[in-house]
Amino acid sequence: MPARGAAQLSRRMGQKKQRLLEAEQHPSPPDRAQTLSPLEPCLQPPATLSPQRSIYFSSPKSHSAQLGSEFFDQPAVPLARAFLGQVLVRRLEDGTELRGRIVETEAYVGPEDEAAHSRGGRLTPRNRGMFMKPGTLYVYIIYGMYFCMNVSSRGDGACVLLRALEPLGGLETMRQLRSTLRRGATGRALKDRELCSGPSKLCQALAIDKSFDQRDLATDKAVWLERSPPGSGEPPVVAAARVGIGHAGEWAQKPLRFYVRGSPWVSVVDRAAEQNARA
DNA sequence: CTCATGATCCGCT
DNA sequence: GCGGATCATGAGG
Repeated sequence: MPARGAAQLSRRMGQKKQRLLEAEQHPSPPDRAQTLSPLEPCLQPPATLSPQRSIYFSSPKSHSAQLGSEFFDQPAVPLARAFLGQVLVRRLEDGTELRGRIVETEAYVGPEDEAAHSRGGRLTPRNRGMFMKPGTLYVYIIYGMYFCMNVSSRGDGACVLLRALEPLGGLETMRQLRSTLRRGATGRALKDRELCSGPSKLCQALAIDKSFDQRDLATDKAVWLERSPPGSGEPPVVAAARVGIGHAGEWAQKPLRFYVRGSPWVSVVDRAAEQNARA
């Protein structure tokens, strides 16, 4: 196939971007100030406070709504459902806050789950987060180039995969992060629906990488969960088969993926499942 | 819209 | 060595 050479060539770029992501620690990516708030680099937040000086105001206002460990301390299936509607927040080092409402999750219920990385009780350095306390993140690399973000639930080796968000804030920064990090970076602008509609897309959009593995979602300062605004009620939920696990026999069929019915932000819609569950 | 394909490399056997 | 909890693209309807 003649077209091959050109394709390969343009792929080389992908690696560097990947490494760039691994580095993360840096405030802002290659992008200019653009959408990021025009803060002077030398301008500190309201003067003075040394790191741990004040216990009273030690947590920023934005953290007041941060959901604590109680929320995460429930089995994978109820937790996967409870996540729907809640808001995931990511605070970048330059202060930019990115937020998105969770609209799609998957439950991995533990050692008996043939599709889980913890199947058969496997405990390795990689999946250790699955066995840590509820609320612990398990971030891993998939297909050599993407990340997936899970949250440990109650139960050994059980967790919830975050699959899609409805972007609520920081869309332009998300767009930049996605454009910079994705492969095949043809300049074309991404639609809003392409920002967070998939487990690895949302990791790119929120700048979540391996450095977040084993962090605690209940206490972390750079990523946390907020209760959905009151009045938004409980969204109608569809239970469907999980995505991308063709193997794993009967476990592949079980309805362990949950998403908000009718949401345009979901990564994969399952018409059959929706038909089935009609009430 | 639905396929089909290839990229790419770490973690495990 | 092998394969994967994915994504972007291109062809065809």
